[in-house]
This record gives sequence, C-alpha cells and structure tokens, in this order.
Amino acid sequence: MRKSKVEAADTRRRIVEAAAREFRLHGIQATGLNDVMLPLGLTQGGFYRHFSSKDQLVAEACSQAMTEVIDGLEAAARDSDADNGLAAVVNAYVSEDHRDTQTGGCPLAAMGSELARADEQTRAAAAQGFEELVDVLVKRMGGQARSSAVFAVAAMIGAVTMSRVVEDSDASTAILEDVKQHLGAM
Amino acid sequence: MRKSKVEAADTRRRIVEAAAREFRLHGIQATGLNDVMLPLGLTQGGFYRHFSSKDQLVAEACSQAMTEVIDGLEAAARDSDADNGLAAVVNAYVSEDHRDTQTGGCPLAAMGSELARADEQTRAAAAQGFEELVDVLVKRMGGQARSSAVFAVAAMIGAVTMSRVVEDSDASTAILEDVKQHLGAM
DNA sequence: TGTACATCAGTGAACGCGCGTTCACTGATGTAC
DNA sequence: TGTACATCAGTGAACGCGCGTTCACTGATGTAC
Repeated sequence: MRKSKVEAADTRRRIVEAAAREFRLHGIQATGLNDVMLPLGLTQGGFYRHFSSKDQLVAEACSQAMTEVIDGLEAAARDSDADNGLAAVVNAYVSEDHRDTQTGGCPLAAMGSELARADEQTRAAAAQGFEELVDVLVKRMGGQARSSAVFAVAAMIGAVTMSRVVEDSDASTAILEDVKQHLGAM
Repeated sequence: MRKSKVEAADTRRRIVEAAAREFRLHGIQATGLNDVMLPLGLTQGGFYRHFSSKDQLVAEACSQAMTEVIDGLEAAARDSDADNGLAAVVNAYVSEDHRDTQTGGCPLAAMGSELARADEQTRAAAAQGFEELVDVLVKRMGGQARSSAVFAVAAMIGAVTMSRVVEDSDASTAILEDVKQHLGAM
C-alpha cells in the first residue's frame, strides 16, 4: 500500500487544495475531514500521515487560498489597461463573479468570522493574507497612504461578505456596485 | 411542572437573549442548544416548547442582536455633540470596545460568513439588519447618496471583522484607526 | 366560588448521526549491505 | 546489482463525544361547568 515519496507529496498537496475549496464553500466547522478526503479517493485514516490535526490543515488551506486570490488579483491587474491596475483589482474582488465563486474566492470574505475564532497558526495565515491584500492595492495607489489601502480592503471584504448574506439579488448586486463606485472615486 | 403563561413568555425571551450572546461570542455552529439552555437553568428538552428548531432560534437571535446594536448606535448618536451624530456612530462601531465586546456587538461582524450560509429566515433577518444599519447612517449624512452609507457600512463591518482576525494588537487597532479616519473624511 | 379535567412548560433519557482522532494492519517503497 | 529488511502511505474499523431532535412523563396552570 505504501506510495512513493513523490506520490505522497502530491497527495498532501491535493488534500490542501481540496480543503481550501471546501472550507471556502461550506465553512470550516461544517467541513469534515471526510468531505475533503473521500472525493479524493482517500480515507480519513490516512489524513494523519500528512497532518497532525484538522487545525493544521485549516491553517495551510487558508494560506493556500490567500495565495490563489493574490495571484488572481495580480493577474487581473496585469491584464488590464496598463495604468489603472487599481480599478482592475477592485473590480475583480468586488464582483458578482467573486460573490458567486465561493470555491475560489477570498477566505477572508468566505470565512472571516470563523477565522476570528481560529487557532494561532490560522489567524496568522489570515492576517498575513490581509497584509498581502493591502500590499496589492498599495502598489497601485500611487502616493496614497497605506491607510487608504487598509480602508479599501476592509470595504472590499465587507462588501463581498454582505453581498453573500443578502438573498435578494438586486440588493446584493447594489452593495457591490455602491462599494465599487466609491472605491473608484478614492 | 407547568409554568404560567407569563413565566413561559419570559423563559422564551431569556432563551433568545442568551442565544444572541452565545452565537456572537462563539459562532452559530459552535454553540449547542445546551450552551444556551443549561446556563439558564433549563434542559434541552424544553427548548422545543418554544422553538421548532435551532434554525428558528438563530433567526430570532440574529434579529434581537441587530436591534440591540441599532439601539446602541442611536443612543450613541443622541448622546453626542448634537450636530455630528455620524462621527459618534462610526466611532462607536469601529472601536476597540466593539471589537472586544463580542457578546453585545454586531452579528454581521461577529458571524458574517456563517450568516451567508444560514437558512432563509436568518438571512432575511441579517439583511434587514444591514439595511437598518445603513439607515442609521443615512439619517446622519446630510444630503449624501444612500450608496455612501452602504459603502461606509461595508467598510465598518469589514474593519471590525478583520480587527478580530488579526492577533497582533497594534495591527488590529491600526485597522480600526485607518477605517475610522477615512470614514471621518467622507 | 368550587370542583373536575384538559393543557402544556419543563424534565431527563434516549434516538441516530457525524465528528476528530487512534490504531492494528497491509504491502509497496526505500535503504543498507 | 541483488537481496533482506525497515519504513511508512494509506486502509478501515473503532474510540469517545456532543450534536439536534424526539418522547414519555410530571405536575402546576388554566378553563369549563
């Protein structure tokens, strides 16, 4: 039954990626280890060959998810009309697409209130992700103070979170539009 | 064992209030019915004399919590120097006090990502709370468009949520300060 | 107003269920000679 | 290069536990006459 080192490393990577998806989709607490393992064709027993606890997986999955998001936003900025990467980043984050793609979205918006109660490692990963997100904006805000970027990121996270709470489709979209508009005017 | 109608109504009210506190403190999923009932000197069996499910309690507790928050903000505005109720509201919401008082704070910040996955009744209660929060600001923003209030509320919720994620005390406070500053300049 | 009976608030045990974690085991991989 | 053995990735059953919900029961409250 033993797998090669290469296969084992690949298994570990697949577990983290699947967890990053599931946690964002259904939340941390609502996602059991089997929800991650079984779809990968693995059983829960093998989980502990790779991780010492669910908490460890949560921290790594959060980190992984943040990296995906940052990379996606950087790519969106690169693909945009050269001199307004800021608008491209804001529009990519504060969007119906992001709201509806829970699987690949920002963990800070998808599981923010759960992250606030998570263990030290997970909170550290989330906090680092927040700072990186701020940095993405800072790089594209010209001479503006970093505090402007912090403000913008808070509004972006709040907007996506609330757009997912509000069931009514028009009201939900209105939140995104309002926030996008005001961030564009900053 | 039967209690009078008055006592029963009081019990129901106490359950909702205790739940509103516990859900904000530990989250919805992490709070069991016994976490609400036992501290009140009640057993879990009696719960179903008052509610048809945990989901129903969640919806009512969310509604109750939002009412408390709105009332608190209105009071803060009333007690402030007459002509700047807006600053009073923002300062009360985006504050270390709010961040640290999870028990009595805003459910949208305390359990936002869980609310996004809650059932219809709960999401409706949360959405209504959001609109009421926007209205609190609109009343104090002079002629500004409602969209400015929506933007401000998104930033306020995002700021408190993220200030609770970030473990480092200075960084956490910095988020609150940055957002407060920019909302003051709006 | 007093009596007989129905109601129902609250108890406490039990239900099935899924959780995170542990463990004995299997057998292919990796390593030492 | 070939062989003997140790390692360890993954299995699948079991662990204790707490969850939301149900239910038979108790006995004070409420009501009908």
